[in-house]
Amino acid sequence: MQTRKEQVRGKIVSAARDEFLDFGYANSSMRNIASKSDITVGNIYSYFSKKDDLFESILKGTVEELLGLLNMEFDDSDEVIAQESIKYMAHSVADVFYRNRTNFIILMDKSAGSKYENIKSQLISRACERIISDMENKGNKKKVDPLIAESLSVSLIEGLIHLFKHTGKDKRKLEKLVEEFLTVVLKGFYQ
Amino acid sequence: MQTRKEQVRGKIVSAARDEFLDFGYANSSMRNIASKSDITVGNIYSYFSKKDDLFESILKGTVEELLGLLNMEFDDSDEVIAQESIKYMAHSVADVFYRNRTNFIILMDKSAGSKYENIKSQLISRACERIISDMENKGNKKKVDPLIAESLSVSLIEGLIHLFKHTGKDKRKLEKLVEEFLTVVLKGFYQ
Amino acid sequence: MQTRKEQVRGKIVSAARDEFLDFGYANSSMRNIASKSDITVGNIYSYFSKKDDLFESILKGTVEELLGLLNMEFDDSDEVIAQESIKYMAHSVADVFYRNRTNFIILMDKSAGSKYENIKSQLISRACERIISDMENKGNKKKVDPLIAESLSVSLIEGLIHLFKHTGKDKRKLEKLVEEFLTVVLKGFYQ
Amino acid sequence: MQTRKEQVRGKIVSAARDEFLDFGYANSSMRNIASKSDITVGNIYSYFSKKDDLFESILKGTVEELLGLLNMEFDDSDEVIAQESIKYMAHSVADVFYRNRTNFIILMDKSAGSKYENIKSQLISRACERIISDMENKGNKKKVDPLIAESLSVSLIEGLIHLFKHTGKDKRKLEKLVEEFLTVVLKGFYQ
DNA sequence: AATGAATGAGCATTCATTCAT
DNA sequence: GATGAATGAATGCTCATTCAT
Repeated sequence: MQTRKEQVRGKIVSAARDEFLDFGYANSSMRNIASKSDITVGNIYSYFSKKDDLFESILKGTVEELLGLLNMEFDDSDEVIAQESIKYMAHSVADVFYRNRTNFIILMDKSAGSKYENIKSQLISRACERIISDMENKGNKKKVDPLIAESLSVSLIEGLIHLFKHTGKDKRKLEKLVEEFLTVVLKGFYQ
Repeated sequence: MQTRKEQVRGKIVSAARDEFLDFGYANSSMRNIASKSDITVGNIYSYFSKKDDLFESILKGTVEELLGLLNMEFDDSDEVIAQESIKYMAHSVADVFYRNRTNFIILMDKSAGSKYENIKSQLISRACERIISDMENKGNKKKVDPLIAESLSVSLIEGLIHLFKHTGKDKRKLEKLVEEFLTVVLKGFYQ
Repeated sequence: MQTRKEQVRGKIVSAARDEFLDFGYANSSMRNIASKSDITVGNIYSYFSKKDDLFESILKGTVEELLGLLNMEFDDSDEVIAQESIKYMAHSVADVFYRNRTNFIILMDKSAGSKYENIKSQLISRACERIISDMENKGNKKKVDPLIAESLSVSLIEGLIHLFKHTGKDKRKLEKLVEEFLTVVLKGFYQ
Repeated sequence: MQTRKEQVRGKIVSAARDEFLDFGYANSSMRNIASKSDITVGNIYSYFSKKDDLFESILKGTVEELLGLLNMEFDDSDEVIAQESIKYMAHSVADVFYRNRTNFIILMDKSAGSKYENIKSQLISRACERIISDMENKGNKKKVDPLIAESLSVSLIEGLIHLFKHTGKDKRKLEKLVEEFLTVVLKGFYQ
């Protein structure tokens, strides 16, 4: 059974999510969220102490999952088929995404001005580290230019995000597309 | 010879470019632009009718070049080595970028809230069309999923933008890096 | 035996006293008082009808004692050694203070914005009346300027308050210091 | 000739002074100041960057004069008739007051919450130092209890402030009253 | 053309008080 | 009696835009 409090909280969160998704954190307005949710401005503040806190409350779980991913240990054993680790990472991200659709999009594209505005760069940095170490393990003679590695990471992550944003709720399909996307992209990286 | 009017306009434009680059369109302030350029707020409005108009005036040229690129006819003759056309497009974009460094970055990453906030998507759409038609010309039996094609375009464009943003003014180096980046990325696409 | 009601009332009053002492009437917040006392905001309002009423309830006793002092008849008989009456008054104030430490300080220095914000002036006025009548009884030829008399009262009262505020709970010491302070101050007045 | 700007600034300052005097810094409202002065809120902010800045702008001069007084070197030569130095200090304060009537009152009694809220204590501390050193120079056998010295300083300063607050614009009269007040008060201190 | 004061709506946040539960 | 969510007005402050000079 849902208490009244949970209902109201839910209405606020849902209106806020819409607002953040539409305008981004910085340009979202508490007044707007209030009127979208039919909750008075003052009352929102009895659920969330600041705009910042509202944002954080909505995204905290998703952020934690993502940070978990970033800190995950990968197995660099010499037998590894290089691209596997990135593939694995991408699938993990896909999984986080699948369970946090809107939140994920807000985090990636609408968090400017908030405390989470650097999450995407962190994701990209992590992907970059993997790409560099994988390429070196692969026994590449010449070092990869770090800027190239970075750009490839951006490619990878931004491509995935786009894929996520435009896939429906069909998990099978999402997985198939991610696989397909990665096959194409990683072929270039590691061949 | 430069008229007074042109001088003033130039100072405004240059200050505004800095401001837009630093804070993005939405969070840039006319007051700031005024004080950076030593032109009074009121006077800025006798050169540009709105913040939006100032933004447009600065970026119009670059936008036109980019839209030109987008509308360019490519030669789809059957002999073409497929990826050449995208490679060519990327080089064209690199060229626009090289001659419009700051404007390009503003357009791609700092235009949220302005009338040009969709330029990047247009670029991506166009790249997507090319990818699809190239792949089909290549005689691929099975159709490419359009969403995959889109994501690949995003990859391509975002990766390139990152590369642009972090390269200095050395044109040779820029060209070399773009080549290298494209080689890696397109290998996967067309192999 | 203390009823539940009295217990709750007591907790509110005690928390409120702290809050008023720390921030003054105007800047004290009912929310703060509620959380300090572990009584809900709403419930405070079922004991006290308004912030003002809470303030009044806490300070009423002290105020009455003080007003009692103010209305006290002094014996102006011609034999009186003039300064004795003020000395007596000061000791009475000291006594009220000793039994109402915190309340007294709140009344004197933290009541701005409340209905009691004028208590200090009343105290001062009363001291002033005494000073004037004492001086006249003393057979001074020339009348004392009323403004001088007022300022001397302010001196007297403010000095005492400062003394009170910075003396601990040692009654002996308090009395000694009040005596000492009065000796110095009244010497000038009546010599 | 007074420019328009000066006029408006004057209107703001004058309304603000009234507001600060009536409600104190913390409880004064920019909206109130705006409507009292018939200047829109936004426009006030084109003259003064913050409430704090408005307050400071109004009081700066007076504060500087007072701080000057506080840092003044006094001549402690052995021939000095002890009380002269305090007398001198009081006259200096009276002079500052005479030229800064309302500002002085605001500083002393209405500055809670502002950056100047400690000015009165500084004045009192300074007076206290003088009293202690004067009394010691006087060859008093037993040390003065510092709390007594402090309370006497409070007496002195608060009494003076009251005198100032209630004297009109007649400088002669003010001087005469200050003299008279000091004679009475200091007689006790130094006799 | 140039100035920058003026406007008015908007922003996040706080608070005494009320009231349905 | 007790709860704490709900209200609505208030707070300091910002900003694109206008307009008298």
